[in-house]
Amino acid sequence: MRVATWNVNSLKVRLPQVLNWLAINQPDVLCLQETKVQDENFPVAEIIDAGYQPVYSGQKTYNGVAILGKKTGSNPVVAIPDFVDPQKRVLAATYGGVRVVCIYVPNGQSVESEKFQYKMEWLAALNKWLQAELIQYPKLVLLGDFNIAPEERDVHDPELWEGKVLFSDPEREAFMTLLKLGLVDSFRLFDHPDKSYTWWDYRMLGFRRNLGMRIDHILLSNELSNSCIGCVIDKEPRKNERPSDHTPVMVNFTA
DNA sequence: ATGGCCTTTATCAAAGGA
Repeated sequence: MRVATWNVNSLKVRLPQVLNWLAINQPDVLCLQETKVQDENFPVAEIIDAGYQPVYSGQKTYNGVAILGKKTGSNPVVAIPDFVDPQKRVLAATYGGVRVVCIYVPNGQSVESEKFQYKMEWLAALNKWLQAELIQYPKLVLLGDFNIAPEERDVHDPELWEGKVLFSDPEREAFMTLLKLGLVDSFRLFDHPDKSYTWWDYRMLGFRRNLGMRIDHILLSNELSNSCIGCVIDKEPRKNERPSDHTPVMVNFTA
């Protein structure tokens, strides 16, 4: 089973690139973040024509998540239970016994901002929810835009980013706390080139100079990680005209 | 040198992203 994630930074703009990527890579499931499209405007027909069944939870201008599956997902959930949040950042559904949890973690803006407080509270609520979700679904994949670079090797310039949002100690600890639930960072199950990233700033020729960060992740429950046979970052879409600033990550497991 | 770029909207300026 191949499961992928991609922060598309506007599905309206990126739809042709998404359809092209689906045709080439044929994932069983693709999770999208920052769709920025209200549900009534979701491109359902185009996705179905491409051979995928969508579930989506969107809002205007900001945020928005979707899951595209070759088969129909069951038991969809569109929010963290018991966590009041007008922002559409979570979507979960089950595909062939595998619970897929698509997340768009708040950016946080800066460690001093109220948005950072919201980010940390959001991550705590996610953690609490996943404890229960993992009991119910031993085969679980948690993936999306985490807006956290977990280790120094995930940042092009760790000294520059030390203590900054995306790489601050509280955020990295929150990421570690997710792993302690019994989740594994699938990308690190395999060898990869140094300086492998999933996001590059549009400014400063960030992509060309590889000034990036690895902030999009696919975490697997132990039961799935045991059968994981690959995890790759696909940099190709970042070379497109009008690219998203993020690029897809895809995992492959036999369970 | 704290800008740079991209997307969106109550647009032609500002907010948010990361």
